[in-house]
Amino acid sequence: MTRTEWKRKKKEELEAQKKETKAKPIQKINNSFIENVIHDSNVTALKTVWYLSSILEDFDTTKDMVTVTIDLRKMLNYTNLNAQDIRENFKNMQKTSITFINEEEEWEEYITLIPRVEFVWGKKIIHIDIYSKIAKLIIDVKKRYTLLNTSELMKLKKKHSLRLLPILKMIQSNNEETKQKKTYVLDEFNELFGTNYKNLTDIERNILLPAKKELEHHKIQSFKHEINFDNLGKGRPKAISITIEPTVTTS
DNA sequence: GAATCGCCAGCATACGTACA
DNA sequence: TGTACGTATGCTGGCGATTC
Repeated sequence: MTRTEWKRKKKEELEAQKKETKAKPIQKINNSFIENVIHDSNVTALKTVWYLSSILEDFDTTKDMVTVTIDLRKMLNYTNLNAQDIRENFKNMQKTSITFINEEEEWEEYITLIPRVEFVWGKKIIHIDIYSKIAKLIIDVKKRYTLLNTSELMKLKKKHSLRLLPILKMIQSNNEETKQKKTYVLDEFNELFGTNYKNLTDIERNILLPAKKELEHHKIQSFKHEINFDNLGKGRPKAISITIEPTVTTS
């Protein structure tokens, strides 16, 4: 293959890649931090992000990058996690990058979630460098659920409870009484919780009921839910959605 | 090792349709 | 009109994987 042929081939590959990229739901990647970076993560990852959101409030937005010092003892106390899990999680976040894409100006950039992590031996301190862009996204995680007390989250052990609580708070924050309940179809539930259940009964059995039990046990939040059926009176009714309505904790 | 999670296969249920 | 069968869907037990 000649140099010219090679260049032409590369150009074609680049064009094909560009087309393929445009067909994908790019907006989803850069618009919703929590849905993507921690979508399939475990309880440790979720709690780490929530903790970061609580200490990043006053960072200097004029700088491209900020250094955050974490008091490990405070973090351990706040999150109920252990040091080894926190260490592993920061190492994983250090390997993770997210993509920012501007389709109008036709550019994209890849930013590492945490470019540098420094564990200071003996002092129980962790220094992390973090780009302002990323820091803003993490803070946005908290801003999206303004009524949420993040310390409540730390009591929870089930990841589905951790994801459901912010959703309940978000529904509850609607001023209009009629909007204080929300209906989700199967696909939306699977999207929210990162699962692939085939029917809504599984969602109820494996997600809603266990999460409800845990949230009520800690007296954090309660909710009512109702399965909505279609085709009543014509064949076996099909469960099409579940309506969730947050309520005041009673237990 | 126990608990939890995610999923699947087989069974149960509810209704429609064909046929005697 | 009653019965058998077909279809669509939910329910349940259980198993393997993962997490604690």
